[in-house]
Amino acid sequence: MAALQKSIDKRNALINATIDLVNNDGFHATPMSKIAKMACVSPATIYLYFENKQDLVNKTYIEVKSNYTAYAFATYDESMSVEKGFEVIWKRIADFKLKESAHAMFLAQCDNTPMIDEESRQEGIKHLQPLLDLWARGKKEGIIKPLSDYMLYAYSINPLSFLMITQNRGSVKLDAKELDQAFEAAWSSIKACK
Amino acid sequence: MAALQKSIDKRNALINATIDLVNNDGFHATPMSKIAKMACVSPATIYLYFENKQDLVNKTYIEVKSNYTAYAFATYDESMSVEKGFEVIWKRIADFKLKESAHAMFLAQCDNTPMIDEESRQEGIKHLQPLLDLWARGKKEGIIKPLSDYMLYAYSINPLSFLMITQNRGSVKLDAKELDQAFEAAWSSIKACK
DNA sequence: ATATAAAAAATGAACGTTCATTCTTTTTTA
DNA sequence: TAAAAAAGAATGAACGTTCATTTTTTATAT
Repeated sequence: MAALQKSIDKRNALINATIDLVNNDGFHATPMSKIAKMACVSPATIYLYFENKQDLVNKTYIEVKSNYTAYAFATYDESMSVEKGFEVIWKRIADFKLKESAHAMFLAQCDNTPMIDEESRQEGIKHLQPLLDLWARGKKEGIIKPLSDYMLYAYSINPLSFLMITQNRGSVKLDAKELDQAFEAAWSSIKACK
Repeated sequence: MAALQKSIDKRNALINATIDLVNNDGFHATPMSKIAKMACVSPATIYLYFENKQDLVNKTYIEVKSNYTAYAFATYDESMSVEKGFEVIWKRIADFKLKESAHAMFLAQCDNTPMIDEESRQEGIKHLQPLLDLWARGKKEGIIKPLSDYMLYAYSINPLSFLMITQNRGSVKLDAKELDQAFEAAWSSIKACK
């Protein structure tokens, strides 16, 4: 196996161990020694890949966030209509939260605690830009209500959190019909026309 | 001053310091010594009021949650119509999140991390029962869509998180008109009749 | 291809610090 | 003056990070 690939594998193992352990125990209750053990490396080896523990968790956040948004926008195209574009993105996000609930849960923890550096937090937000652009277009075309991005996000995307987290951090099952209902609710709460 | 009152004050100081410090630094990055200092007591004194650090944060959670729900249901009465009841509760929750954003932020952190014991988490959920009861009544009367409580919560209450937290944990301003818009969106996404 | 040496990667043990909790003593209350 | 409350110093364990050493890889020469 190429040495480069081996490095990548090791880095990935560290990232995955971090997600797993932080999800279960939280950032500060997850020792570097435990991350190392789960990734099958020595604690010292972590410091060849990351500057320190904070850097490890920042990088993990950026990586998960970037996978998340790549997934969300994979089938979206700027040439689509606003409505179609929103539907495509919304359903991909729903899909991600259902299938990659551990990753979604990790992001939720990062977004609701002081565990991530402000800089990484800001960088994470940038990844949602295509959605904000779509909304800007929708508002200009009069298709989307003239609300702030905060409110649009809160009413159409935030509710998707029920797919993987509720108050008790448990997951929930959902059939295709219910998902469609949820999408209709999301769309009708942000579309302009009554 | 009565000794009892002094005890209560000291306990409250500890609870408030915990909320403040955990909001800023996170649970595990908040040492007992710092909590003690902020509450103007000795570290050892904390152990006269709470069993240990976990107990302190569990009790703080229950206390904040219970203040939150007491506020949410204060003007609600089971004799109200479903629609009126929901409006009253929704607006009180909005009010709480705007005015007591530090408390709301603390609850969000607790609800999205493993920092609270499962037992306390379950107890916290119980406090929302009046809302679940209202929904059950609404569903029976055909006024509320026959969705799971998860989805009803996700589409009507969750979005209120935008009042105090967005992805960057910053707060956001909102005028009365926008709040009414938000309520209409919340209600229309859960009410049964089209 | 093989042997060899230099460089890079990886390791486990060790270090210094921090922290939750306890212990002993002092202060306050009844 | 006895009991309860509070204090600050002490304790021992756990942790992030570094260090000295070993192992693996890469490059070069035969």
